Amino acid sequence: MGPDVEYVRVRVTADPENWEGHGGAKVGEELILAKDLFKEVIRHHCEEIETFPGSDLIGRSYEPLFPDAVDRDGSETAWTVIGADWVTTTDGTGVVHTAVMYGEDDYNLGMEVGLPAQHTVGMDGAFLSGTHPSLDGRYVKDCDTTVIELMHDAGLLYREKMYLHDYPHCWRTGHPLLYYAMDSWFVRMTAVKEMLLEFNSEVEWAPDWVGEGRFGEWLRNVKDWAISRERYWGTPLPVWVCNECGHQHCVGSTEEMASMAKEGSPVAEDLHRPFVDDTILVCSECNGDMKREPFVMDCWFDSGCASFAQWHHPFGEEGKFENNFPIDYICEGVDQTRGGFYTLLAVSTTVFDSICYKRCLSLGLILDAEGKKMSKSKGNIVDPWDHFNREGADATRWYMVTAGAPWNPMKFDPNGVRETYGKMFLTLWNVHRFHADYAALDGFDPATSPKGNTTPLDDWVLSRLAEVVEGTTKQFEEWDFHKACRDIEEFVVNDVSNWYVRRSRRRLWDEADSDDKLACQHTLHKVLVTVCKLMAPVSPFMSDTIHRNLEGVSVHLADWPEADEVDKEIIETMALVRELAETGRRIRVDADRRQRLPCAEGWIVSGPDLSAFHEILAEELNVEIISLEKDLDRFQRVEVVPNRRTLGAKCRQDLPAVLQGIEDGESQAMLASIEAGNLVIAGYEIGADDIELRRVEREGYAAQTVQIADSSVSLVLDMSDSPELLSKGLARDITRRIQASRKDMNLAIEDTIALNVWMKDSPELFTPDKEWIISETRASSANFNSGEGEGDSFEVDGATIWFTVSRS
RNA sequence: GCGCGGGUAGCUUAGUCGGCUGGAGCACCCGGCUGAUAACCGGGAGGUCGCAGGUUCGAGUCCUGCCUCGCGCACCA
Repeated sequence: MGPDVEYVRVRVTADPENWEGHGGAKVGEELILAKDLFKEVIRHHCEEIETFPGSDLIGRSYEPLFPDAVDRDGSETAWTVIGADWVTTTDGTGVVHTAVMYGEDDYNLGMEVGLPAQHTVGMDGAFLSGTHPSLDGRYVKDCDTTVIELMHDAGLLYREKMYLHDYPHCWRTGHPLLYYAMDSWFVRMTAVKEMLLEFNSEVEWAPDWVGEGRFGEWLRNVKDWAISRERYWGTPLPVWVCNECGHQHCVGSTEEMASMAKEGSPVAEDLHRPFVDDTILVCSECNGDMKREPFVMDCWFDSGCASFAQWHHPFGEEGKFENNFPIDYICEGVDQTRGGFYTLLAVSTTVFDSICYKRCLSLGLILDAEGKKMSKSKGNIVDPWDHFNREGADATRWYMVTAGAPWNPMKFDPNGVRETYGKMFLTLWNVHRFHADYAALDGFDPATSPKGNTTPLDDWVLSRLAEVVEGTTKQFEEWDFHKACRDIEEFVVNDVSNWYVRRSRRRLWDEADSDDKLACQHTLHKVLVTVCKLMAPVSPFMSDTIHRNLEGVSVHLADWPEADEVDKEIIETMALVRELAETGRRIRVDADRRQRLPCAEGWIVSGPDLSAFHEILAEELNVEIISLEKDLDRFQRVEVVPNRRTLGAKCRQDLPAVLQGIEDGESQAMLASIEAGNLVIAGYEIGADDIELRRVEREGYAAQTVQIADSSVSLVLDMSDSPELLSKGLARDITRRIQASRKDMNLAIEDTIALNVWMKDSPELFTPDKEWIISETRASSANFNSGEGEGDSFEVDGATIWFTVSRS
């Protein structure tokens, strides 16, 4: 009973209105239970006799329910009321019948107060004979009804009630389990608790809260380690016990075992069971025969020994252990708190007085796409081989690293692997192929080819590379693998492939050797080699293949890259250039001017010096020339627009007339009048509050402004047309269509074609633009005709174009 | 029951010391570009930042409670 729980003694005064199941009570009978549970339990009409704390009854004796089940065995406390502070009044009666051998609390209590420690159930789960004639030999879980009936018949049962509660089951078979007190060997871990805590504080944990929180909590509550197991397979417990005097000896080596062996006894060569069990030792105390304890050791003990066992220490491993202890880094799932993390520390603490790992990364679990734990029996597992075979191990690994922080649980999304494969790995491979194909064609050798002179584009990508090396190295060191890899991916896809390579294609197409081409090849070579080094720890296969192709040796033998100096200015400048290139496309969409139709001029208004990239920008924007202009007013004018809210209140039904007046008025003149305070439209005085100002492009221009750090830069495009521009635009469109045809026909880049073009209602196509088409499309012959033609056709700006392409 | 960590668009996620209109990718819709690769660019649609309170001039962010998911621990008489 709970010593501090309030109990009540009641007397039954009348029968209940209804009753279900076994049990019962007669009028006049007395019952004792926790006062809080009276309403829950009692169905009879009762009168309260007295209330008292549980401590009042401690020591009082009672008649056992099954008198023959357990021997008193001299116990003073058997069948007396005992106090226990874990007794609750949340369910039941507040009175607990303890079963010493079948629960940890019960066992501890029984040992504390001296209850007989006798089994009533065998290892087979059946009642031992002598428990009760109706129960003996029967599996305990089958006896619930019998027990209830026996107690009912003896008049010892008040009520029966079904209720749900948790119960342990075998995780594999689902069969119910019994708690069962049995002999075990323990390692007294509680004796080294302070050491465990001290050593743990020397370990660098990622994330730190697992070390301090979850694992620290586990250590603060450390229990003695039940190390023996009743299994056949496993590391035999090296303890022998004397049959005569009970002396116990733990053998420390094979030599010691051999030296203690009884004459004539086999000495096990193979230390596994069953051979080792045959070895009989001589007792050092009484010369009696000693037999090995039948247990093997918890297999987690073997895991905990990894720090030295992997080197076969202490058996002449020539310093391998000393050189690798404690190890720099281990990494396991967070569910290994009591497994790997703990047993490694437990063994090294008790055996070596030391930590055995300096850093520990606790990984989040991998869950299925719905966030449930993967389980073979539930069938929600992902077979990694599906992805290895489809997207490759590299993409699978890269996806898993970039999907989130390593310590967070991860919802594995097969789609994400696909995405990583397409985006990162195909892109990287294509960049490599692009470089390698031309390098091979040109006989490029990174070691001997002249360096060439780098362009600002090269300088930019090398600076970005340096920035990525510096940043990701730091992130790797600080456990932020996911951030590092996301940055590498961003660099490869966005900077290298989508900008550097795209902007460099024409440099490598040049068939003649050139300084510029060499600079580009050296740059690409360095970028690829360095990227391979950065990603090698995460995706070891493609990085190694590319590295071997480029450098002839494995990336895994290379040193980690050192960051070159970062030119922040060029990085910022290029960011602006790219922003402006995108802005140009936005302007064209808004102004409804197709991308292929060139503009005569583009102006950059204010902002930093971008002259190094004017050529790139001109191509991206498809403008003939980039110019600088200080005065935005050259392209924009201020326009007065009405403030309908104030004007509506003022003019009411005359508003349309006023709006019309404002629309018809000249903005500059109206502004001047407002300033002078004398603008009157349709009889109403118009003040500054009645209008708003809007900047609009002057006729023939389109502009947009981008914000950078502390200022703004505007881009203005000339929207005017000319015969020359229309001709160039037409040439672009024709070329584009022919190139698509070439691709559809699977022509190789060096193949030549015979070309025929017919143009109807088109602007004039000037000779230089015809020549440009011929050269771009590798036409060995070309005819440009007027009027309707044959073959494929398309329309552009009101013109209709036909063309035929054939291999020549 | 106790402890640790999550919950942000249909999905995966970023979000710094509390501070501008909560960013991005996938998928979707519209448009563009491409000898440019499962690529790229512009635009659109899509948000109760798990719920409820509180602190604050201001909360996705800090505090409290609750719901929910994952893990660990304990209990299951």
